[in-house]
Amino acid sequence: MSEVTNPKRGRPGYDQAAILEIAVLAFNEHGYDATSMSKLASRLSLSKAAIYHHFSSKEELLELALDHALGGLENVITQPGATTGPAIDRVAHVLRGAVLVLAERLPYVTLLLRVRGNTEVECNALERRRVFDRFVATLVLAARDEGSLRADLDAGVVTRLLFGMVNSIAEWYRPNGAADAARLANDVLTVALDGLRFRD
Amino acid sequence: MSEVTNPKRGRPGYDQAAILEIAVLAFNEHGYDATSMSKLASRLSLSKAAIYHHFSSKEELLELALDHALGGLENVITQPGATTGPAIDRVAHVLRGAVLVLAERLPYVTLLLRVRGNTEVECNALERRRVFDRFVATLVLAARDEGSLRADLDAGVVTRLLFGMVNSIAEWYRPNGAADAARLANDVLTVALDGLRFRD
DNA sequence: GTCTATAATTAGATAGAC
DNA sequence: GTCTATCTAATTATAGAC
Repeated sequence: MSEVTNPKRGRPGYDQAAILEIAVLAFNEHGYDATSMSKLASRLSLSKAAIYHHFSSKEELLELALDHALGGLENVITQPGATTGPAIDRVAHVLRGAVLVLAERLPYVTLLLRVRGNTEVECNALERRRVFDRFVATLVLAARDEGSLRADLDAGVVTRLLFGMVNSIAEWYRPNGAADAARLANDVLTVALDGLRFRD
Repeated sequence: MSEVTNPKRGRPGYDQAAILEIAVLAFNEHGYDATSMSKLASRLSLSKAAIYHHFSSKEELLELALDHALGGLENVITQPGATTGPAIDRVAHVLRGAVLVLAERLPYVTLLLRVRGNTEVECNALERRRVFDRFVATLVLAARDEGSLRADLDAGVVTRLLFGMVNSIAEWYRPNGAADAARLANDVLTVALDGLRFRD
């Protein structure tokens, strides 16, 4: 991926993606605002000026990182599984897809989930997240109307609790292969749809 | 509560709690690091120096806020409902209590949930959170052993998903009376224990 | 592609008057 | 309890050499 782990015949420098990867890890560890360009440069064993050769500003690092996370999520809701078939299956597809994207692009999605809307870049990212959220809210309503989901709870609350459960995975999940993420996605669907109570 | 909303015969100033309340709101809106003492002073219509009369440092504001959130949560797990009776009831008690504390001390708990462990103050808060988390994890295991909760899922994953659902409430809930919070707590327990699937 | 040096601004915090 | 003025250190970002 990066020229550091896969160097092209001794060329020493970082490319954009390699710097971004390390920057995102640092942002998640200490917070975006608490991670100064100096600290980032130390972590890369580079000077600050070298980073500015690859990115025009600190905020551009954030923008590209958020775009990578959002691209993954938006991809989930444009797949056929999210737009065709019974609503309950579409809900399951999107929940599963969100967990898998979260696991695959963990640091990027983690960063996205912590954005508060301080700047224009952050506001744009939040708006793209809201489009995703609204899509899922609509699916939940449809699954309720078709009789697949219980109707005695507020659909908005239900949707938010579902997202809360999925998004919170970013706080503790550490990747361990694709099979691991697939099992986690199944567990989420089991808890969400069937609950934790023992049934014989 | 504060001398601003309930002034003592025209004394104009803020007291510690009144400043803290507004500071916590600002920290949640823009992030702790992104909220400078200058911005905070503007928001209070005070000078920076006036804030330093009430608090010795920016971090002391954070420390007192986190302590208020943690005190509420720790209170939940020392109540009789959390330590006596069937494990499934104790799990329900703690989940319900966590939701109610979150609703009642919303800005303080919101701030707590965003702490990453950058400083000693943050690390201490995280450690107190972990004590709470471990208590709940133990309860979930006990409820499983007594046959109340399903045993086909990893108990650690289940506990984290439960917390994820509860904690995510801070991202969207806006208080509307105690009855509102009690209903929300019931909804959380319904989803967590019985799931969303329609059952006739 | 990376460096050193530095500009311009802002941060947290303090001194001392009222 | 609050103010103005100020300190020092750290911040983002740029200039120009190699």
